[in-house]
Amino acid sequence: MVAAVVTASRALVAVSARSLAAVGEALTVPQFRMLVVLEAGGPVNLSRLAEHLAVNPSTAMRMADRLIAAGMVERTTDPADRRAAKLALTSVGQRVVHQVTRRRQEEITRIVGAMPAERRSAMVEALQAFADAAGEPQVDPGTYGELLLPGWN
Amino acid sequence: MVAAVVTASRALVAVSARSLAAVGEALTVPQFRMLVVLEAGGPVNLSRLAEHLAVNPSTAMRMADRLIAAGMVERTTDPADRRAAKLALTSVGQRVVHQVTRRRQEEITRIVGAMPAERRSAMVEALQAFADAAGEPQVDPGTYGELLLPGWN
DNA sequence: GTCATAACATGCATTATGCAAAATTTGCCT
DNA sequence: AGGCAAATTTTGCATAATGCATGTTATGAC
Repeated sequence: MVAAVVTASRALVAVSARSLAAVGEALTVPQFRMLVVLEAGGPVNLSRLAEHLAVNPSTAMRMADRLIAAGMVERTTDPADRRAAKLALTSVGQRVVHQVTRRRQEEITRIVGAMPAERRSAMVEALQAFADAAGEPQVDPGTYGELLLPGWN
Repeated sequence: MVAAVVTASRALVAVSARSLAAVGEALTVPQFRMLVVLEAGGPVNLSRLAEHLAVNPSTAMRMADRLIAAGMVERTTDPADRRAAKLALTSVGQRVVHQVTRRRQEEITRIVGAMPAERRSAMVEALQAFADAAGEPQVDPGTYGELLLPGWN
């Protein structure tokens, strides 16, 4: 049982890593996580972004700096509160997220297509039961697609 | 389908992270991976260890240095080939691996116990079908228990 | 108007990671 | 025996992620 879950997990992680490497941009997994959160949540300030990523604000700060230097994120000062910075994706960042997401969906679809069809619905139900038993909140497949623990990315 | 697999993956990753944090020693995930490989494979030289971990030899080198400093790994020179270093777990390292592994097994067992019993065998079969379709080799639950991709740890 | 608080920014430290180059040892070939 | 290529480890240099502690600036309350 444990081995089955661990093996399946490894397969999925490998898919994510490949879909990230397939994009021309040199992106690390934490950087992609930040882009995904920004795409899902729109412009946010640094503190909330750090909370979503479950990292220290200073970590999010410098990750954002690098993504800004790479042209994928932009920072503007919130006029209503000039302490706060608004972080948002640029069009380049949006394109990158869409490319990686599409690539991953394609690969997972290919893998699922190689599975016996009668196993597919059983897998979904079994995995949902497992996640429920673990108390894990469900994710939205199109937006949050990464494992969201720092130190694991 | 994708969401189900991703969510289940996250749950398992969270289990691993908690079981690692529960041990008194301050261990990172890559460090634990190295300990696990050493426990499974016995004394190995640096190059083979780096291959197993899929990291650069220099990375494995310095990780080993830290684990040696922490008293969990020991390095001896291979008498048959004095270029090569033999890396092995100390008794402390073995104890740590066993503690973390046992803790994780306990937590997964608890989660599985909270699942409806009729779902369990279906989950194993479905996950194995998924991993087979992805071409992922099966893992041994008692030894290799981590996701084995660098950059993900 | 001053002061506590919030939010960001920066300094410092550690770990993980890879590439490139150096140093040592082995093994082979002449 | 001598030399040279290859293997193996080690070190130098660089970057990314991470956290804690500290400073800096802006807000809001009194």
